[in-house]
Amino acid sequence: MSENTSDNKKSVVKTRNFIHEIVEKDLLEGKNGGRVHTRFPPEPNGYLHIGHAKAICLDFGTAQKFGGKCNLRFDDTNPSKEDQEYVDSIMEDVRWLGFDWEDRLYYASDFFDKLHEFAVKLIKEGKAYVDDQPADIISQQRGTPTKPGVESPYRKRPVDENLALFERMKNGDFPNGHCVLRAKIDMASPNMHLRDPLMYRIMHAEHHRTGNKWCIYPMYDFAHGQCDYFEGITHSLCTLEFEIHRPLYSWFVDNLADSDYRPRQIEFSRLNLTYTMMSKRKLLQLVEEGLVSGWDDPRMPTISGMRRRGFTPASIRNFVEKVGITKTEGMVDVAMLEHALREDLNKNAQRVMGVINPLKVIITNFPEDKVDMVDAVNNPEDESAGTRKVPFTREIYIERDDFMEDPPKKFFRLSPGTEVRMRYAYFITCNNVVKDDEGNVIELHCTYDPASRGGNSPDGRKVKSTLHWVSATENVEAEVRLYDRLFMVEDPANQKDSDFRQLLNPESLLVLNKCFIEPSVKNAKPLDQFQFERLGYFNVDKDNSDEKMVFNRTVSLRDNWAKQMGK
RNA sequence: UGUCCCGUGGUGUAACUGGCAACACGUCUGAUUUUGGUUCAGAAGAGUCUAGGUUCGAGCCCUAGCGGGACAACCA
Repeated sequence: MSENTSDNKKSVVKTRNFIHEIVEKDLLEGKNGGRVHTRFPPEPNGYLHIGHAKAICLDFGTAQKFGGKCNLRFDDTNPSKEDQEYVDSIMEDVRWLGFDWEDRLYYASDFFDKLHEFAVKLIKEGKAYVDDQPADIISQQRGTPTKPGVESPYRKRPVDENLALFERMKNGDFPNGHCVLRAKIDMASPNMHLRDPLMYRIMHAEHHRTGNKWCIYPMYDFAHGQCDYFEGITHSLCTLEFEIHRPLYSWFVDNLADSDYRPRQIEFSRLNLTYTMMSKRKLLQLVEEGLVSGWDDPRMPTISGMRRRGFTPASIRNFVEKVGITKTEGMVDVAMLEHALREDLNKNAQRVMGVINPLKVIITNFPEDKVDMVDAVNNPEDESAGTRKVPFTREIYIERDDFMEDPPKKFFRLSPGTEVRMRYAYFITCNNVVKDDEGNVIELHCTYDPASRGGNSPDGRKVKSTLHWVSATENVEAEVRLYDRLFMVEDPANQKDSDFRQLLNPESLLVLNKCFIEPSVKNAKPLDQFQFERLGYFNVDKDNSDEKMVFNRTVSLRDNWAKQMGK
């Protein structure tokens, strides 16, 4: 397991982190019979986001790295918040990211019977009791982090009475909140989670899997570690906020275990991304208040949103790999994510020409009805992608940004009197600028050099730039959606004094119509990806139809010119 | 006034368990280029939160501070 050498490039997980070191050590010491078994345990109460992707890659990746297994387990102990819709989306997202739980799909609810049995065992051992006090009293008695709690008057309730009461709780004899089952640990512990934590609460609610079988449901702490144990998990990886739960996790498991085997909880820091909000609650709010179009709005940091936006599974996996796993809480620059995205797309995206902000150009010396099919390379990074034909005609569109009537010195593109190359087609020279009554440029009259077909002049003449273009008569008209960061501030989650809704970027979505794309994209299907040359990476949105093509800009190309202009 | 965790260039990580801090992103040069993309070459930028200590030698070990975070849901 120590062959993490450079020739091990096939391995999905190339890097090593502190968790891998722990696993290696456990293996070396012969723990758990040399098994490595992890799990990804989402609660089905929302859609997965990029932060979950980090956990998924770690959980599945660690198992893969050590030849172990990883389960998918839905942590469905709170029927009031959970839903089948979320279960379905989570499974789709995990698969899409490239991971497979094979036949190991579990639900915490699969273990409700065993959990109940275990609770009864604890009661019999005098380690759990039924508390009749209302929530606010129990909360009050718990003390504060700096002040010890006081014991419940019901703490010394006899075993038989506890057993009978718990049975009645289970049978539905009591209304919600009437009483709870608590573990008897230590009300004076400096760790609040050990101050007689709740194990079960009464909740008359229909569960998405167990229906109405239960009206008591286990709390997270009374379910998670035990489920790990039942499934044979060896390394239970979770985020930092559960660190303080670990002693409780161990307490329950130690009371349950009948062998040397123990699942072990290890915590790592969650992912924070600049200009991004990762809280499930807030994401739900964005969806419910219609601030975005849905969980899969391309501006959302959800896996489904990113998928729709055009992210690839590999780009997300690579990003997670680059970010690493530690216990330090930081904030990763989205630029890192975008880099991983561009890196993958550059290698794989089909190139195509599209003009999203058109300016008409008439090639005055080009034959009226001629459709000149020129050869274009599909992907300069991948020769096997081949070439295609693109129609060049007398009237074409170029990008408005590619023309300036009165350009600054470093502007290489088209301006009156200059010659530029139309990619894969001809050199053209701008002779005349046509304006409307208000002085807006509406059309350019140019001439082309017939000898420059393909993009080179036989006399070896050079031009300073190459422009993309689309025939004004042979094209596909499309709607193009441009996206920008959803939030205007780097750390929207930490703007304590302002409502996060006020931090939303009003220009996060810009819809452009009358965009023209070369005809080759006509039969593209939702999710198909392209690079619109010189503009960025785009994919076909699910709103696409035969009547109207719809593209999303996944991410722009890096643009040094725009950067210079910005200064 | 508690317990636990964290503290390395702007950002994210690394440093073979003590040997004069490396990689990626970002930034800035320059070269190449039928994408102002890609690629390539190079540069700037930290002396590792602070102060002591151990040691021939400390980012790594010890002590004390400082700073940040988590914990008081019948949420997970």
